[in-house]
Amino acid sequence: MALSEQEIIRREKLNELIQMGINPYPAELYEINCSSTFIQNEYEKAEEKFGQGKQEVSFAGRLMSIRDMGKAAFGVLQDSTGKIQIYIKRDEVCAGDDKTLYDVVWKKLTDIGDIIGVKGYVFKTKMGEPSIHVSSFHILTKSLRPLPSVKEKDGEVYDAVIDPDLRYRQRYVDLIINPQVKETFRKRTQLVNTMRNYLNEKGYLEVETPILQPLYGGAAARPFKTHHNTLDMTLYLRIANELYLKRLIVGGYDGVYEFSKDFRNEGMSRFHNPEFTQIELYVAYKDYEWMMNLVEEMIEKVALTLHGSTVVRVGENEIDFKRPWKRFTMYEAIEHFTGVNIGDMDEDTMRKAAAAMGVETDATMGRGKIIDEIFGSKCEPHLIQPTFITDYPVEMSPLAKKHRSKPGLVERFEAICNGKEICNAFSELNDPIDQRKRFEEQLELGKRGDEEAMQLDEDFLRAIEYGMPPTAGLGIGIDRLSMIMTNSPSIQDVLFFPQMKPETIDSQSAADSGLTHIPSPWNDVLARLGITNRVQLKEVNPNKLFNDMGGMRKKLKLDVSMVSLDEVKKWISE
RNA sequence: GAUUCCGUAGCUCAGUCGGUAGAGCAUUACACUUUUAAUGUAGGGGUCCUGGGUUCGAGCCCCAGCGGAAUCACCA
Repeated sequence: MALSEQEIIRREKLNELIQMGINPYPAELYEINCSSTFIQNEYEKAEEKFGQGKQEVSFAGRLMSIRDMGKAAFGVLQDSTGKIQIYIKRDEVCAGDDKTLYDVVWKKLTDIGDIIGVKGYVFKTKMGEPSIHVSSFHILTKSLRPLPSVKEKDGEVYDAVIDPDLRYRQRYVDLIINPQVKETFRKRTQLVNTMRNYLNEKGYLEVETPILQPLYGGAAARPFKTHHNTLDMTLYLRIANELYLKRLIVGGYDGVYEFSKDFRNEGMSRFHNPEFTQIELYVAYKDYEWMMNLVEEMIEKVALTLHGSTVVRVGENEIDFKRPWKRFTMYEAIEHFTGVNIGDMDEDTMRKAAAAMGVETDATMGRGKIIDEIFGSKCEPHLIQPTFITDYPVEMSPLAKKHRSKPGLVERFEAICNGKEICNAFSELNDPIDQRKRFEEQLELGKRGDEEAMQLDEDFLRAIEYGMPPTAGLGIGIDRLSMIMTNSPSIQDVLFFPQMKPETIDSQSAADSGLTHIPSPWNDVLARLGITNRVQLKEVNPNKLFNDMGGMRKKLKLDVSMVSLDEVKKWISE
């Protein structure tokens, strides 16, 4: 692979360090007794402890910028908590006559991006900037690639890298140069921890259930398919873990939950990643009314933990998670936003009503799916403040219990926030006869061409035939909730490594291209001429290649003698 | 999957009518012992995403492909 000028220079510096007897990648631990934020935010205490004549501060981080003043220099080191300025003076780092350490190692061989350790004392400059006065420094890791140069003054950032392709594919670079990204992911973890603590305090058990499943179920979605060699059978990556957690309720646990990675083989968008995280919770002897209160309390707690307030700014909107949230039944919501009461309509009438509203339907859709379409396009986008939508039609909820008083409906709710569903919950269906019937209706939808219809899970039916107590169940999309809680416009902003198309490899290495017989540096020269594999080499005119190589040799100022035309012909014929 | 826009130096971006490729930062050299987007001077650095086509001549025009973004569709 052809290196850029700056990469070549850094490799040369690396070799120079080694020749000077300095290990650019030392093995020993480096003691750290202070963080950058401690010095920044609690300067008085830091000076008390690490000031001149006190205990020596020992700090390490990535060098982010250098301001060279001749016989002294300022730099900025970044650790996991933030940034701190360092001040290096030649006569202090090199007390004797030998100034090599400063003049060569620091000034010539240390680059932005290198990770260095410094010892010294804490002080403030004339400008009042908290800093570390360096008495000695060590290179801990030499960086071979130049970082994108980002400058910053008074909180304003210049030349920031905003190319999403680079940010998502090389998240490590994104994290180094865009500090707010670290904060987003801290918040995400805080969100998960808040929920975990909340549920643990209630005495519920965190469990793990299979990701590889012989039958996929618990949601309406297309799965990823894989194969187990020894069993010689098809397995699916889970689309939900609902049916397994309910088996555990049958087994006698009162409350179980799992933060689960689920996989759905569907389109990608700023709200959809093929793998995503959900928490699912099941609590015995409870119903969906009880679960609504739990959701309100838990999410309000998350907002308070992350923001110290129930109000969260998301894009243009201010969203208030303060309890209690607004509640609508599904039919009420549709009537509220469209003026049409569809509650008593049969499938055909409803199909026409949908068409009148401009909602498209097709023959594979049953009544439930049509209602879902209407709600999804006419109501959901308008619900900004957290709102519970309750009492869904039975057709679109094959795992929910029939409503205690309203025929044709189930005891189900979703919480909608910022125009998107953030949770889904119901009083779980525990009537095994009814459950079998619902599965059979799903099979019918499947035959009509609904690719997301559920499969009949005979073992799950067997489990609830033994008897599952009345149970309330809940699923919350962690990624979607994280987007809201961190004000991130895209799901890719709350996933460290979002799914991307494979990166195109711009120049193949000689090893896998069949050009291993061509010596360095000519293999690089050929790559620059656009020849990266044997097929391309065979097609080229040997005389033209010979001339081009000569031109490139001149251009790159290669210090090697030109190979003969016969030699080039030999490469091509080999 | 559809439409629109984008792809130029390590990074952020200009590039006029089709006529030898530009800036800032980064980098290299020199100067500078409390600076902070440090500063001053001088230099180097390019597969203009890829492949075709039109043309005497293409970063620019045309076609195809690849990659990205936005909107829509799909997706509880």
